[in-house]
Amino acid sequence: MADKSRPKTRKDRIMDAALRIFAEKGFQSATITEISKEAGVSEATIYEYFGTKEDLLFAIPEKITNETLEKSTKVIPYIKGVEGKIRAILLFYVQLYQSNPHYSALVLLQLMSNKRFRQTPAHAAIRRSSHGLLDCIKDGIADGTFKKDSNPYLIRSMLMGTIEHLFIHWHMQGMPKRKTSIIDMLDPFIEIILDGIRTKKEESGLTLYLKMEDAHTFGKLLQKKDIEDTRGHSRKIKSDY
Amino acid sequence: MADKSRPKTRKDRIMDAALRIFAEKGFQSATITEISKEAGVSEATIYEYFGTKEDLLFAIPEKITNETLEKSTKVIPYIKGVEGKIRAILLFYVQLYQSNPHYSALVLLQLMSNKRFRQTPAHAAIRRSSHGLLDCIKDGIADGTFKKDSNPYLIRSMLMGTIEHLFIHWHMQGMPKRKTSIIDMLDPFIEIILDGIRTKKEESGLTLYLKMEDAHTFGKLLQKKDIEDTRGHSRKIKSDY
Amino acid sequence: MADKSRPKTRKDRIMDAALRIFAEKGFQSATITEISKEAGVSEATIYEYFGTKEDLLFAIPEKITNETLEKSTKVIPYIKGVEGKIRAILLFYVQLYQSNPHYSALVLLQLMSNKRFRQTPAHAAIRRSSHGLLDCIKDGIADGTFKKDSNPYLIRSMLMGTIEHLFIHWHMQGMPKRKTSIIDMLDPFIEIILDGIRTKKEESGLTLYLKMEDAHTFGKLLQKKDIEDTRGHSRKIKSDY
Amino acid sequence: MADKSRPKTRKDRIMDAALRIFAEKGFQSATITEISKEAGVSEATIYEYFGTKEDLLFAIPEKITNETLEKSTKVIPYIKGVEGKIRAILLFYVQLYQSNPHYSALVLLQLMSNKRFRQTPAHAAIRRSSHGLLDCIKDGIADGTFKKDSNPYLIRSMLMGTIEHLFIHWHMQGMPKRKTSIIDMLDPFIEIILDGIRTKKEESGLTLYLKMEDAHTFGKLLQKKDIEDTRGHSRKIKSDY
DNA sequence: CATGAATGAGACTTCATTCAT
DNA sequence: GATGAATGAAGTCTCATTCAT
Repeated sequence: MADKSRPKTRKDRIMDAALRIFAEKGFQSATITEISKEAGVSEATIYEYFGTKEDLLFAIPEKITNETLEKSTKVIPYIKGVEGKIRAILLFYVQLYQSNPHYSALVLLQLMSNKRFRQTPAHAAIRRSSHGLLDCIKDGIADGTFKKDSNPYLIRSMLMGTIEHLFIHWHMQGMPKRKTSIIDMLDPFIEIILDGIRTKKEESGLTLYLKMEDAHTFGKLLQKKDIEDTRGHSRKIKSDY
Repeated sequence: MADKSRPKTRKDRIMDAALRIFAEKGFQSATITEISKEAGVSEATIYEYFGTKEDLLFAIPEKITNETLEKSTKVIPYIKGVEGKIRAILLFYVQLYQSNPHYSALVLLQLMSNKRFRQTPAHAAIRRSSHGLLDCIKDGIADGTFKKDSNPYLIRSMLMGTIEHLFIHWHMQGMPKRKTSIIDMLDPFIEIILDGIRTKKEESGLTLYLKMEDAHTFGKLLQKKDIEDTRGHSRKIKSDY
Repeated sequence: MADKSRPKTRKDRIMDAALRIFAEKGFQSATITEISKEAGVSEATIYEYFGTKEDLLFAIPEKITNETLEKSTKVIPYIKGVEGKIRAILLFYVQLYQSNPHYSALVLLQLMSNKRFRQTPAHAAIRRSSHGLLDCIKDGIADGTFKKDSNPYLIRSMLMGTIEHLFIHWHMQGMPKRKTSIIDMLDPFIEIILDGIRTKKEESGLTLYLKMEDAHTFGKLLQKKDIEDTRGHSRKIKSDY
Repeated sequence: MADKSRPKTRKDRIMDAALRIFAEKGFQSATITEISKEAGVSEATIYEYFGTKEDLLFAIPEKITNETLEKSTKVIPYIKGVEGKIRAILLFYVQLYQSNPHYSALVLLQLMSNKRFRQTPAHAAIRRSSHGLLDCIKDGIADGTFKKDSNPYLIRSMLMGTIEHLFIHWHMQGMPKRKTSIIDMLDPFIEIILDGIRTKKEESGLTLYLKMEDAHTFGKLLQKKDIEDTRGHSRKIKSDY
């Protein structure tokens, strides 16, 4: 609980400032001058730590992605069942995007369409994570959970595309506070897609959701916000999206 | 009537050049100088027609969107059935995005994350179109085609998000030619989603899909402005996406 | 006699200013800001005409060298005799260097030691001119005017090296006005060197000098300062060099 | 006495690195950072020893010039005859320039055109050395070895200018290995010039050249610093060399 | 002594935009 | 209407130099 964060290093201050400003104004419109003022350092100091404005840009997702993936790889193996894993991975994304809006704005609005970003270690990490999701889907097809004729790449695009779309629009509308946060939409939308590719007959119901004990493990591992239950609850939602 | 392909006007040449260059290099990296060279006019001429670089940017989707929507609004009313309408709308998007890659790159990679674009007539048109899709979904819920507890906003996000995701990735990978084009994924993915929200029991089945011959007709109709019906079909697709 | 030079073009004003400032402060210490002020144009205008600070640097000797060589190639062929030609070429250099001190400072003090300058058209012109001198020397060896065992490359280095040395020191001392200008040293020093490589016995005397009529032609062709006589006259010189 | 090759002092390491880098990239393009890395010290350490980048630049020739002149002043007095002395002095230059290309590049390409260098102790030493050469020439004129009407300043410029020219070009061409090194050109070129100013009649011939054994002695003396030989030296020389 | 860390000052360069012709 | 020419404004980046430790 104690604030173990000693006075932030200059480097961290720079990255924090840069994240905020890049996210708000875009990479090109952001200026090193502004970032340096926000970080309370001189412009030259920024170049001491990051050789280039673009290096600074790419350093931000690299740091965050690494931190996040580390957690993710520790947790996912403990989740039982293909669908649970899929839910867990998507939950990771949503939580990351939601808890760090500057980061999600940066990634979804700036970096997604940056070709050089794709040659970055940060993007490699993202690809790895995305590949993990794909593997879960393939496993589900292989073990008969999902229909044999499902296209796993398409499924993945549906899952990720929906999340990205939701966040992009949330950002573009100025991140309005809503009763129904995006995280609340996660289970309904996953359920729709999985329902569409499950080998029918079996009663979907609760067993398919991330189970109680899994969720518990999940929460502990994350050592963060409690995730008591990730079971689906598609309450009626009146979204002004 | 009049020859519709007379030597392009200066204004059109400018917009064509701008579309290509904005799409390829991004708005900020593109320069008026380069556009003027590509268009074969002087830089000053661009300012004759468009007050600002950003005005030029926004003029492009406005033109294309208007042209497209005009077609769309003529066609959709003739489609029978909620699902057919949904399919038709999405098919419009996919065809537009696929047939004009510069445009889809511009919209999906540049404009999507541009806040000022949202106050633009072009974006208003896009919103209208998007609203049409939402209305179809709501109609489907109201008339019992879809489950009562479906969240229409979420459904729309799934539909649009998937399409956008597929195109964004296609662009970011350099628009590779694939055996399975995105248009081939449309039916499978729509079916998965609709299947997940349909009030079951009723045999949805094949009749609801846009059939081969219908698709053909559809294509012709788009040209012709005469539209009869658009039922679907879902071919098996092995995508290497 | 009328001043045929209309108001100098911007480009010329820039080059004039740049020559003066580069010569005085050196390339690196000179700033575009200063040049632009001196030339009475904006900095951006300089980049309109010259893509780069270095491009501007190299454009200066290119222009001057071309102008000069043009004259030179028109005159030299009319000079009779190997020694006369040698004298004429060297006279060209000395006159150019003396009449345009900024240029000689630039070439001798800045460009001489600039490796990229050697890949420049201007330097190619200089090499051509230098090669012409070498050919004269070789001709002199071939026709028996000079000793068979003379090293023409060494001779050329002696001739050019002396001139360059004289001018470099003149510049480094702040270009003092002297009773004995460098041009006055030309004949004595040429005579010393030629005397050292001539096949002896023959009375050196006047015939070896650039002859009266040659000088006349020379002068007319140059259409410049009268060069009535370039005959050697090694007056006693008390130089404080 | 003391081991003269103990691990180099920091100061020496800095100067060595600086010499190499200044010579290769030029003063302005060289950076303190690069020099500090090459020397294996921190940038701040350089400022401990040298107040300024330019101070460091000027410290290098000062050191080398002092070392060299020390040797030179020990040797020259023992050379017999004006011409021998002249040869010896020039040989000093050529050997120094050739054996330490970084130094010659620095002096000939960087410092020669640096006005502040002229107010430096190092340059004073160079002037002194140059003055010694001038005195030899004047002595030769006074004692009838050279023609009365010779201009000693011009002669000196011819001698030094040729050497400098040869080295400058050698450097600018990337210091190619040649069968005929510059040192091999020394005698021929000196002979040409001296031949041009000698009071004729006397058979010049071989005796005037620095003889084989003299050259040998010369070389040894340079290494040994102990000079026994007291072979007759010529008439009074008014040389502060 | 030695240095890691920081920065002030300024350079080059780019580009959207204007305006007289 | 079309443009060649010019530029104001700003941005990224470099580097010699300083100073507390």
